[in-house]
Amino acid sequence: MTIDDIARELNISKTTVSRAISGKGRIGIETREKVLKYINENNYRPNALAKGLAQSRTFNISFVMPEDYNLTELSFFQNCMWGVSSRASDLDYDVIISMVTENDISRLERLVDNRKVDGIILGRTLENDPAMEYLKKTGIPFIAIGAAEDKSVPQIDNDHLAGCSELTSLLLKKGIRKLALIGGSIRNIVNQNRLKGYQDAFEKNKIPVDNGVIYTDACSKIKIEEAVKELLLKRVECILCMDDAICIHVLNTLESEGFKVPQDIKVASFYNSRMLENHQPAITSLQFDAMELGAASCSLLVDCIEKKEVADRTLLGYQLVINESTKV
Amino acid sequence: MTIDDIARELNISKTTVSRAISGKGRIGIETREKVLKYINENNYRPNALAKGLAQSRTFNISFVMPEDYNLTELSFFQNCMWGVSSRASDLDYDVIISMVTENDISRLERLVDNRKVDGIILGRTLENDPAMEYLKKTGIPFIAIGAAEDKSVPQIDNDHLAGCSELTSLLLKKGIRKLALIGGSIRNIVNQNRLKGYQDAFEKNKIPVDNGVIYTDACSKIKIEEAVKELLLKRVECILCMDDAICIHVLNTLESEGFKVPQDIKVASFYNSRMLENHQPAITSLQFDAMELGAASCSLLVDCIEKKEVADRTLLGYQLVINESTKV
DNA sequence: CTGAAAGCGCTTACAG
DNA sequence: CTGAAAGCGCTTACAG
Repeated sequence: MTIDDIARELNISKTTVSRAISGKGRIGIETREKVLKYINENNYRPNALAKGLAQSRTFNISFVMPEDYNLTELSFFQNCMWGVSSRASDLDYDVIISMVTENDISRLERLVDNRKVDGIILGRTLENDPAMEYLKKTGIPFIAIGAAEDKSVPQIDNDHLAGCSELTSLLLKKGIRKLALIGGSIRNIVNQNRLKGYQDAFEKNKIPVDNGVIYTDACSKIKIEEAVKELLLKRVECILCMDDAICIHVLNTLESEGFKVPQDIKVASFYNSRMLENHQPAITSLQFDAMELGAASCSLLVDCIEKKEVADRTLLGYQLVINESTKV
Repeated sequence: MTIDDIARELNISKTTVSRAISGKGRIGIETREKVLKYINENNYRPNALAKGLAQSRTFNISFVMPEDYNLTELSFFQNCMWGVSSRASDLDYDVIISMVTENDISRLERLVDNRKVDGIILGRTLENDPAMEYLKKTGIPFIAIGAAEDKSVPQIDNDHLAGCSELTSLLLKKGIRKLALIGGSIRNIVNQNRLKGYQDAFEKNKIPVDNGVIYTDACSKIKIEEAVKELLLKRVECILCMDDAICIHVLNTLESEGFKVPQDIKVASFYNSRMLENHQPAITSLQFDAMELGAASCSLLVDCIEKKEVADRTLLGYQLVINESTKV
C-alpha cells in the first residue's frame, strides 16, 4: 500500500495524505482524522526509502566502535550502543554500526560516501583521531563521546573528573594518606581526566601528592603486577584503579601476595562495568550509566542533524558506591 | 554529482551511465571505460537511497541481539557482529543493529515494517522464538545463528556437538573416569548439544555415564558453587564446564576450597571466549571463531536475499586447545 | 549497442 | 484548506 492507494481510496490528493501523515502544512482537522484512521486500520507504513529520497535523509545514524578494546570497554560500548539504539528507535531512527581501527577507517568512509547515514556518533576519540579529521572534511553532522581536543565538535561524557575527585577526597577524609593510583594509557583522554581528578582532590584537601605512588600506562597484566608489588613495598594504605580491568589484576595480585582487602590494604576503582559485580569483598567504585550516555548522545546527534542549537559539551553524572573494600 | 551530470558531461544518456556502473545490460566496452574513468576521476558515488527505491532494496541487513546476556555471550555477540559487519562491507551492505528481549521484539518489528532492511540475522534463537515467528509471517529473508527447531529457516553454527564430544573423548582416553559436567540452562539449544556431545563421547568409548555428576541449569554463581562442592564430595577427577563464565566460578570455588588445578582436580571448558585467556593454569577448552561465524552468516543471508540456493544447515569448525588444566 | 520515458513512493513549492 | 505537478536520483522494460 502506498500513499497513492490511500489518496484514491479516500478521494483526496496524495499531497493531502502526505500532510496528514507528516503533520506539516495546513490541513483540515477532519481530513486528517480520516486519513489517520484509514492508515491505522489498514496498517499502512510509509516507505522509508522514498521518504528519504524526497527529503535527502536516511533516518539512519551510525555508532562508531573501535576494534581494540579490553573487556571493560567491551561492556561499555555494548551498553552504550544499547542506549543509542533504544533512543534512536524512539526518535524513529535506526543505527548502523561501523567498526574502525586506529589505522583503518575505510568502513566509516564507505558509509558516509554512500550517504547511508544522516549523522555519526563517535564512540571514543583518540588524540589526532583520523575518524574525526575525516568527518570534519565531509561536513556530516557528528558528535563525540568522551572529551575531544577539538572544541568545535559537540561532545558528551560522564563527569569523570568530578567523580574521581570526589572518590579520592572521600578516601583522604577517611584519613588514608598513602593513596596510590594505577592507570592505563595516558594518551587516552579519559585517563588524563582521572589523573587530574585524583590530583585535584589532594589539592583541595591541601595534602601533597606523592608522585612515587602514581603508576600510569600500566597497560598489561605484568605491568600492573609489578606496580602492585612496588606499592606493597612502599606500604601504601590504598590502591585506586582507573578501571575495573586493572582492578581485577590488582586484586588477584594482592591475593597471591597474601594481602587481605580491606584489612591489610584497601582498594577502589574509578570505573566499574560489570566485571567486579560479584567480587568479595564488594569494591568501592564509581559507576556510570553507559546506556544513559548512549541515549543522551543519540538525542544530541539528532538535534545536530535537525539543526537545533546544541551545547558544545554535555556532562552526565556518576554514582559513588562505597563498599567493604575501603572500610577503615 | 548525479548520474544526470555524468550523462550530460559525457554526452550520453543516463541509461548508459547506469549500465556502465551496474554492469547490467549490453554496453560498448569503450563507452563503459569512458564512464568508469570519469566516475573514478570525479569520485562519484551513487545515491544509495535512489538506487534502493528503484530496486526496492535498502542494502541494509540487521543483526538481532538479545538483551539478556552474560559476559561470555557479550563477547560472542560482539565478535560475531564484527564478523557480520566486516563481511557486509565487502558485499556492499551495511548492518543495522536491532536489540530485542524475550518479551519485546517491537524494535525488530519497526525495522521490518518500515522496510529498512533486506534481511535479518538472528544472533540467537530460543525455543518458541517470538522473533522467528514474526519474521516468518512477514516473509522477509532471514537466517538463524545456532540451531533452530524450525528446519525451514537456514541456520548456521559451529559444530558444538562434535567439539564437545571430541574434548570429552580426549579426557576419557587419558583415563579420567569421574568426569563431571556443569552447564547452564538446558532450554538453550546449544547447551542441549553440549550435553549430547558429552554423552556421545561416553557412548563411543563404551563407558557408562554417571548422571550423578551432571549438573545442568546452573545459571547462578550460587548454584555453580553448590554443584562444585557436591562434586568435590563425590571426588570427581575433572569438571567440564559448558562455557567460560561457568568455568570462572568453578575455578574460584576450587581455589577457595583449597583445591589446586590440575594436581587435585582437572578442569576444562566447552567454550572459551576471552575471559579465560590469562588464567593460570591455562585452561583446556574448545575455541570457536565468532568473527568467522558472523562473516559466514552474513554471506549466507546475502545469498538468501539474492535468491541463491542455500544449505538448510551450515556447520563451522572448532579448535581443541589442550592446556595445563587437564594435565594428568 | 544506445536512448526516451516511465516508474520507484514519497515531499513540497506554487497556485488556487 | 486542498491539489496538480515537479522533483529526489536511480533502474529497467521497451523500442530502435
